[in-house]
Amino acid sequence: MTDSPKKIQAKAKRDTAQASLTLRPAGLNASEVMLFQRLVDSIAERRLAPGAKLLEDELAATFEVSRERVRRILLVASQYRIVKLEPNKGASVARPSQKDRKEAFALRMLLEQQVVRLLASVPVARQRVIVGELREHIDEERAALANGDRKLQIRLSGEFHLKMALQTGNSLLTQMLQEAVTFLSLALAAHAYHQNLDCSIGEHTQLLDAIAAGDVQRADGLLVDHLGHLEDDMAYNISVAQDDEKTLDI
Amino acid sequence: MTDSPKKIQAKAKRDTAQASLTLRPAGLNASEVMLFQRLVDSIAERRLAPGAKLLEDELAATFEVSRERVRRILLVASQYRIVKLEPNKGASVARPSQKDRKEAFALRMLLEQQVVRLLASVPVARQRVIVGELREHIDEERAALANGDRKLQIRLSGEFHLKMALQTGNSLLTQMLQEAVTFLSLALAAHAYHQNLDCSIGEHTQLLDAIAAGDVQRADGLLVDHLGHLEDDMAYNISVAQDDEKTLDI
DNA sequence: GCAGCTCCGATTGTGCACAAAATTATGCGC
DNA sequence: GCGCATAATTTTGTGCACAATCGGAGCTGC
Repeated sequence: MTDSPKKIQAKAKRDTAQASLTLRPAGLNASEVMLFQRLVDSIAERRLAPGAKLLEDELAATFEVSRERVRRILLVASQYRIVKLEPNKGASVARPSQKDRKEAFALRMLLEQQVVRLLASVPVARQRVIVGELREHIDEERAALANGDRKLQIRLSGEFHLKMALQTGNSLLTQMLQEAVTFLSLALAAHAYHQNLDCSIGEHTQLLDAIAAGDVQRADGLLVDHLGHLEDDMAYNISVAQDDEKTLDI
Repeated sequence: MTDSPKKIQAKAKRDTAQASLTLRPAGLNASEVMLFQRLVDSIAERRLAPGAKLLEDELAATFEVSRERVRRILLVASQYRIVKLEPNKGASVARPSQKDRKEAFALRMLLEQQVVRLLASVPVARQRVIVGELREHIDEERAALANGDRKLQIRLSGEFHLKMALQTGNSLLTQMLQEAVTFLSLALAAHAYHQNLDCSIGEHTQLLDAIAAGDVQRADGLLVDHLGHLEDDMAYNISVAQDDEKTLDI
């Protein structure tokens, strides 16, 4: 017995929504996209440390695909600033400089402020739906906290921001934010685990309240604070580590 | 007789600055980057129309490179949304939808507002240098107008915005703007020639004046107007043409 | 006449073999 | 033991041949 068309469609929609929360480069076929995401995950979760050499044969062996496919994926990943590709020297996991980190953070802030502004000024009827869905997400976050599932908590905490962007209906904006967030996860990963996740839930809730009230100013302020906390954590953790590269300030 | 080290360094710096005004994807070697830019130019100048099929063999022949190299370039171009790459169906010049156009425009506006804000709040000493360089650029624009060199005029008019971004010293912001502008040039190209370039010079001057005066509010307003003119021209020209795709307004 | 089927040419996808380059290892003179 | 040239090995780059796939032309039967 097969699923009804309606059921299948619903599943497809769910899959799409799920998929939008991860980087999804064009020009790759389905299986290549999966491999790409595995690579990105490996980097984001620091199984592959910044600066690590990425040998084509090695990756081909572990992923069980041909070297050509690995090369394609590395090329795409280099466009997202996740891996550094040097001619005749091969690929390595990118090591974002302090300047890169700051710039990525500033970009994320800029994009998210726009997201919040857009959501706060959406017609009330539609806004109610949006806010409802986002509150459900926060419920999930709360459940993860209650269950002590820290890993899930971290993922949900990040996805909240992407879900907000999705709700604006602006796919370009969403994708840019996705890129910035992914790049930042590379720049932070090891440190991000220190962030205070409990307070994250509270801040998400407050932010939604401000949006629902149409209070752009307050929402903006809350967002700046919320992301600011992240940046502070980062700055602290970075200063503990050694400085990798000299930053070329213009 | 060879050049002095200082001279060489100066040249290198000039080249870099020049290069930053065009899309410069990572992960490609020097010759591939040149081919990539030729492709982008061909598309931006509408020698290759939106929707045009890009046969690998054909491109390989005209560019006099192997098919493999063409494939790499097409893959990279697809990341920048310039070409559409469909599995087993090959590449074609992207045909941005109305929604794509709007989103790209909104993104460009957001990024440039940030640029202007940053420039307006830079320390005066440094700001004087920046404004000076940008005024020189406007002089070039004026010269092109006087000479009746419309093509140069168009190029300079666009480059003014990228030079502003460069002066912020934020390379990520600059690159994002570069991407947005390139994508928009694909979305507009044929129509952009209609834009009023004389008034462009005046608007650039006013914008600089406001920045030099540190008047963020005024600079922002001028920018919105300036880019708004572009969008209006676009919207008008688009409405004359037939609608290509259905736009999925959420 | 046309719906559907099959076959054929054109085009893209993929693995492989070899070339080029870089990195590491080796040996030699001092 | 050290610096340096050189050989050996590893790793990346590239072209090519063939496989898979697509689109359309032409045929067949109703």
